[in-house]
Amino acid sequence: MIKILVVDDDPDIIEILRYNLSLAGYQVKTAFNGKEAVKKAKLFLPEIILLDIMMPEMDGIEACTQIKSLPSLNKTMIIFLSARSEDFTQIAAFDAGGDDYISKPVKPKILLRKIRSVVKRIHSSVNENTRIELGNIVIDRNEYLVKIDNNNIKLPRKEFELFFLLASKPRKVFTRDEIMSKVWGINVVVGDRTIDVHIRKLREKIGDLRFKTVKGVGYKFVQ
Amino acid sequence: MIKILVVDDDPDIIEILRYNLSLAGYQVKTAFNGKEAVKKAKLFLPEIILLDIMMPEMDGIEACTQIKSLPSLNKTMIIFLSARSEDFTQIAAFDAGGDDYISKPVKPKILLRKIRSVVKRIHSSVNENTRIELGNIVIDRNEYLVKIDNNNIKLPRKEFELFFLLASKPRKVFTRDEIMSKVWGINVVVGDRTIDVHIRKLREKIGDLRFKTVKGVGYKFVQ
DNA sequence: AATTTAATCAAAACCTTATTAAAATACTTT
DNA sequence: AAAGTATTTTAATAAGGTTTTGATTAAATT
Repeated sequence: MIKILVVDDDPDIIEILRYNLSLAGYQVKTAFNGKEAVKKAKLFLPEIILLDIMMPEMDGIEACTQIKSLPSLNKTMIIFLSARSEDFTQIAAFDAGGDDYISKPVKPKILLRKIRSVVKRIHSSVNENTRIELGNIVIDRNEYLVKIDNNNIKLPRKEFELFFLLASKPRKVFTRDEIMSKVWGINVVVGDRTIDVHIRKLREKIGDLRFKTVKGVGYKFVQ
Repeated sequence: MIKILVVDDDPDIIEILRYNLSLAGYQVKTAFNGKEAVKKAKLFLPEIILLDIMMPEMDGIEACTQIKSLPSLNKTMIIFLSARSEDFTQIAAFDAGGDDYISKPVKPKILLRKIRSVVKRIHSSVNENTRIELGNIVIDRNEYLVKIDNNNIKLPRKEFELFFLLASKPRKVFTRDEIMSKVWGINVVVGDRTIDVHIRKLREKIGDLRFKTVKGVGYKFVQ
């Protein structure tokens, strides 16, 4: 469950945000100023912090700077909230190491969309690579295309991700659990056959011999 | 070496700024009021001007307006300095064409961070293409016009921006999130179908085959 | 041989995008 | 300011592809 720390000096705003986020299935804690935010963040270790900019005691920019400097929290994504949508504010926010920005009044729709996109960024940051080259095979995440001997092969998303994963470490065996959590995500429940079927599709499209089954363990890609 | 013109009527502040900037490797000149600033800027052609707002002779806002109107300096980035962080000051500064804002007292750390981020912006805007040529297609941002085989095609703004984005990296898949934040902006709420509709318009006007859908991922432009 | 695990297949469920037309906005011109 | 025009967004439905499931068969392991 994803943890979000909501920081604002206005209790009404806190409540609105808490309500919407809880409803959407996030675990929410709150703080009323920057000082408290830093303190609670250290304990709560949230994945995401929604941080108002103008607050008493310590403003959001300063809080952000402090939080980002803590090793335990430097991967936390910070989304600033501000009443002003002036460029200056945004610039300051990003300078301080903020990851995103929402202007007030916060609309629930945009809030949830931002959260989702930030969550996506958290998860995808593991796989920074965009291109894998193995002999006559090129897997290009940029173009979302597999090229074999200069023939383009279009793969649907899940197949592509699975292939990309396996090909990222040729000859390494990936367990089903590993595949499941990396391609489907941590809290996704799908039946056992799903992986098999996807492997079969890849075998059809890329080549039967290239995907080895290691019975009882998982799958691997060989060149 | 990056040239910075520092403008303030207070010699102490000038000295502090000059010291820190020189130490950080920037080439610094100074001026004591707006009038002098404009004159020196013309000769010195700095990449960045740090401009105090309240000064005798000519204030910073007026100086900024004049500087920005000069062709030789309109790419110069202007960072305002002000004791007041009130709204109207910032807004006035922004209206005058200021690019960033620092409130006094200036902390060296913040100053240098801002300078770095402005430098980054300068570099990224230098190679910010204003014209894309791809075979028989020319997309000209100055004229806001697309030319295909020398036939002019006028696109409405959003369509143009979308096309420009996709064409900026042919064959690259742009996710809906990417498209949304780059064409519509970071804080805009529009439904998901909006992108589809714009893509459809482009397909009608530019060519059906040129815009590929990558289901579950995004869109790409191919030649 | 029994048991466990994987392969296969097609149907069903699920999702994403395409396509409209209408509504809402923004812009121009009168 | 009003009317007319162009642009942008929405909403609803259609179309199409993708993903998952469940039953069955095949293969490997014990």
